[in-house]
Amino acid sequence: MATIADVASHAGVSMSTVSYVLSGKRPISEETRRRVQASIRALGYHPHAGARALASSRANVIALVIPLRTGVHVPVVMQFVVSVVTSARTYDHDVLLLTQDEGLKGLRRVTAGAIADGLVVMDVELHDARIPVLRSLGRPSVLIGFPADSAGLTCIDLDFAAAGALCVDHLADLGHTCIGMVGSPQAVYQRETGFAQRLLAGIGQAAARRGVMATTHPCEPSREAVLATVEELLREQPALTGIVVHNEPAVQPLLDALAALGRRVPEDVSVVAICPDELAEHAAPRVTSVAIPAEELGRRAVDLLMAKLADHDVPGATLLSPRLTARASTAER
Amino acid sequence: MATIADVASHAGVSMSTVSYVLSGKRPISEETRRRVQASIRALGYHPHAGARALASSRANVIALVIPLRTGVHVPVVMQFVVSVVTSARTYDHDVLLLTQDEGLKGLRRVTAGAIADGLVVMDVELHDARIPVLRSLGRPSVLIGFPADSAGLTCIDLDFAAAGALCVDHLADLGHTCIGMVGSPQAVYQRETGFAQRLLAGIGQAAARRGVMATTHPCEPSREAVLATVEELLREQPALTGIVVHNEPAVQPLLDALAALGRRVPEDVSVVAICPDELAEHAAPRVTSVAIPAEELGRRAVDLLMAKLADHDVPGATLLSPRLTARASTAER
DNA sequence: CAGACTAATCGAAGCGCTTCGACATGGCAA
DNA sequence: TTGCCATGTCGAAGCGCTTCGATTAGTCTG
Repeated sequence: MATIADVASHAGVSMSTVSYVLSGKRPISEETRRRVQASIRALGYHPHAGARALASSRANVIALVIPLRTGVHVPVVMQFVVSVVTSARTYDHDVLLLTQDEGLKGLRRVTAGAIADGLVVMDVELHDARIPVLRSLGRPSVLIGFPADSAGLTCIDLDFAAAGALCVDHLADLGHTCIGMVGSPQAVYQRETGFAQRLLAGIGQAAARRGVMATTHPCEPSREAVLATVEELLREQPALTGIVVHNEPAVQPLLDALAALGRRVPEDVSVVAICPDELAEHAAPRVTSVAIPAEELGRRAVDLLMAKLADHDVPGATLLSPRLTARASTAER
Repeated sequence: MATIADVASHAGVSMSTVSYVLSGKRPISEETRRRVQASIRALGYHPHAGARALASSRANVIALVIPLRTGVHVPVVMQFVVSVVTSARTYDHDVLLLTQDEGLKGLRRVTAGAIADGLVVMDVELHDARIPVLRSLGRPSVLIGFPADSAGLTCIDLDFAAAGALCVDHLADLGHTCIGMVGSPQAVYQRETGFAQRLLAGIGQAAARRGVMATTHPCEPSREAVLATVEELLREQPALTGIVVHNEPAVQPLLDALAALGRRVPEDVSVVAICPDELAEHAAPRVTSVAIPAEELGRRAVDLLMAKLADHDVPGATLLSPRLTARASTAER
């Protein structure tokens, strides 16, 4: 393996000159720069990450903490991961993966050991045990999701309250006055996941504002559970003509259940989902949806983290505006 | 941040003694060990990963290359990822994520820069451009999947030929003599993915051996495509009573399509899937399946890599035996 | 009881890089 | 001419750790 000393002597300059060519932190004449770069290529030189980290106290690595829990839709997590990795590479950083079950230990290890320069944490709960640790870590972090108290933290998420309102408004605009909500599994609400609760709040407020009747049920993702939930919704609200669903694996089962109960979509019942566009596109019929912008969330989270690493000021809270795409599952009443 | 020197002076020993307590590479008296460990705890000491990597030429990091392509089922990838991360942690290693679109550059960077000690590469194709690079990298790697020429490499995968045979044997044992196969999307075969082809070969050979008629169709994962494929299978082989499906997102659509065509499962048609157990359990009806042992593959891949890093000899090829779980979708003819 | 080990510990070199201060040169203002 | 500043480069210190050889004390062996 070639070292920076090899490159330096090959190019006939000092080690520090090579270093400055690489980092751009001091002016280097055009001619020297070219000679050094030629030597780098000739020797196939790659800086030793450990040595660099030791000397500069920057590892050029960020850690990403991914969730592994019921009710978290795997493809969405994967979209986040890919988006974070891709964005980090544009900043010349790599991504270390931490699973949630390593817990606080993982955060401390990666941070105290200078393995990673900063953290992106997914699936934050309202009263997340990691929050105090993150505050005390002395390393920048960005949360995807909002805890109850986000003071001093940098958080980003889809504006789920607005997303809920958007769904209700869409249905209300189409003349629906009695709607139901098929929610996430009970466990999601029980662990006080902020986004699920904010979605409910957004739906509730918009319903009140628009004079729409709205009832809510959590729902497991199995076909039987979905069928049971739909039957219960219809029993409670026989006049129901609209459904909002926030439960990715339940979307198709929900459509199937309605068909099985003899309700046509969208003629008898309109359905709006909060889910990735891809899922909405592949459902039958194609479902009107508010997208989960996983790619953008991941990218912007990395942007925020990099800004913090560069010692720039960043907003404490970033909420992305929801976007509704009308498809074949909603129609006028 | 406390350093090893701080720990040493706190415990009243030399730095090297602390180092040997940590690594266990030289005998340390029980009493000294305890004193050192107490100091480590008292100071909250974590070794600096960069310094350690520099001094020992071991980063304690492995890189995992994940695929991002059509026809690769995302939840399975995620299972791999989690399994690799979890297993790596049991060896005190972290996992760096590389996406496939970073390509050969990523492999070189991570390797030459000593960012990672070894590689786990997923979704290997028969004529994978990464193979020669991996051979020349000078770092150990483990492939999940087999290229055409695996000489000098360490590969692990489910024995897909045996899996295909197992499906056919199961159906043949139940008296089925005419079966169809709903395959992966065309793109998977076009890029010469070894496992998909070996599955077909296994099915073909077992069918010949058992005197079963078998026809095969690639299939896109959309509901319409699945329906069209099933109709075509039934048109070509009106006597068809068994279907093997190797296409995770097509499993439920396939069952739905059969129902729509008035074929009861399993009374009229038996269905065997090659898919994760979880998916098979959640289908309606629950589907007899050969599991993709993602968790085990990931774990064993890490075991192999760690053995190579420790300079142990490892087998060049590891094939996991398939396991079929009979559920509600198969019955005697 | 000499000689040969083993166990336990220390000291110091060095891994490959970044960065700070110093130095040399050349232009430009005063 | 003198003094300054900007530009471009070098030398060396040191980041925090591992590891090798050396040292001391105690234990066997014949």
